[in-house]
Amino acid sequence: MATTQTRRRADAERNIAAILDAALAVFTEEPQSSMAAIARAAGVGRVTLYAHFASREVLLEAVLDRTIAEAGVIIAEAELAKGSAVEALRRLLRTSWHVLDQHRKLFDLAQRELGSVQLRQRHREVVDHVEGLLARGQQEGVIRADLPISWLVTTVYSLLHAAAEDVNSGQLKAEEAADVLEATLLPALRS
Amino acid sequence: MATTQTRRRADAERNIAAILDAALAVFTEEPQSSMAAIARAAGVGRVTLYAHFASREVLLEAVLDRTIAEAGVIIAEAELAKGSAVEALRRLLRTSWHVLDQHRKLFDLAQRELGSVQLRQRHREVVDHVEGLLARGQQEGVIRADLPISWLVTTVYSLLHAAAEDVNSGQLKAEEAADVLEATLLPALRS
DNA sequence: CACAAGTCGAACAGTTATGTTCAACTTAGG
DNA sequence: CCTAAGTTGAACATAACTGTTCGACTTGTG
Repeated sequence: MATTQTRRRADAERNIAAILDAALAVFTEEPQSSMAAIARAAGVGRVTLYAHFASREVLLEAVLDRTIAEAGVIIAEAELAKGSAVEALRRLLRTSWHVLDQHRKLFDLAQRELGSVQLRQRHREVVDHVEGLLARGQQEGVIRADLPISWLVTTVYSLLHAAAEDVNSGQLKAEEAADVLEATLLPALRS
Repeated sequence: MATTQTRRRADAERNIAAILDAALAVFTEEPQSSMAAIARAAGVGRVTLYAHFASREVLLEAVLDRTIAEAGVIIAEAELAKGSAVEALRRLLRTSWHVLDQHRKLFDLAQRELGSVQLRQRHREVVDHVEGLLARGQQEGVIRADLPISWLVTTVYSLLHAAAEDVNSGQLKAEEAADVLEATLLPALRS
């Protein structure tokens, strides 16, 4: 299953990885960057870039999928199903707030260039985990049930992003972020 | 002070207004729209657009200034200095959550095209009002003082935006938004 | 009504991006 | 070491957008 028809040289494999790394970094800090800029950042010729990714759209999709998969691993590490819902939520905030921000910048771009429908389908799985956790909390009676669950998810998501942005702009220290998030979100979500 | 050197015809005045209206709408829903698209939306020739606004940048600045001024009026209407801080906050949420979101979309664009420094200077005044309100609440003892005030401002700002976006995507009904915001923000901000 | 102010489309120049093709070069790997 | 896989820059064809200029036309205003 690993190698399909034509064997890929180790060479090419390395370049593909370099391109994806560069594309993530470049897209994140300057969304409207050109393919030329990405190739340059990857230390690769523009033609090589097109050899592996037929178009800007294909490249963006690849970066998106890879990044979402990484986020999935981090969320899995938080083991949201274990312990009380509040404890699991605390673990989620501690481990994932920084990664989710990088997602969000990429998502802004993907939403513009791929459309919001295609985007939702791709990262739905990740958001579903958070929604599942909150639903469990509601059943345990520790998370408020007077508001739509989709709104609670939005609250968590948007404050995670906001914290990361405040860190970026220097208004909030990175070490404080998790504490601040916990102090803000728990009173907002508890019943 | 009103008319400087050359008198402007009523004709031109009308078109300028139409252009600003169209530019706001078009920029908001499709940030990278072309000058041609804006002219079309304004029902005006492309040349006329350039006659009034020498460049894309000048137009964007004009739209930004006009929109921020409108936001200033709405915030002034909420009379944040009157009543208790919590009451004033409630008024703010009721009256301004939708308008503030349009700002944010425009700000995203302005941040990309004008740079974040120039943007901050222009809308600082508006954000300062909210910060002032929260500071008053802290002095009255009704708003928590264990978190940096800049973070509290961020919390209000980002949840206002999130609510507007959930309404846009159909996940939240517009009539419910103010109630939901109040129910989420007050527990998060109170001491 | 007469003239200046304003509008308009067409056409132009300059820039920047996307993809593609080609022919030469380098490298991995059996 | 030999060859297929991969890389590369240069060059090319489109396309889109930004501003500008021009000459003709329309409309406000005194």
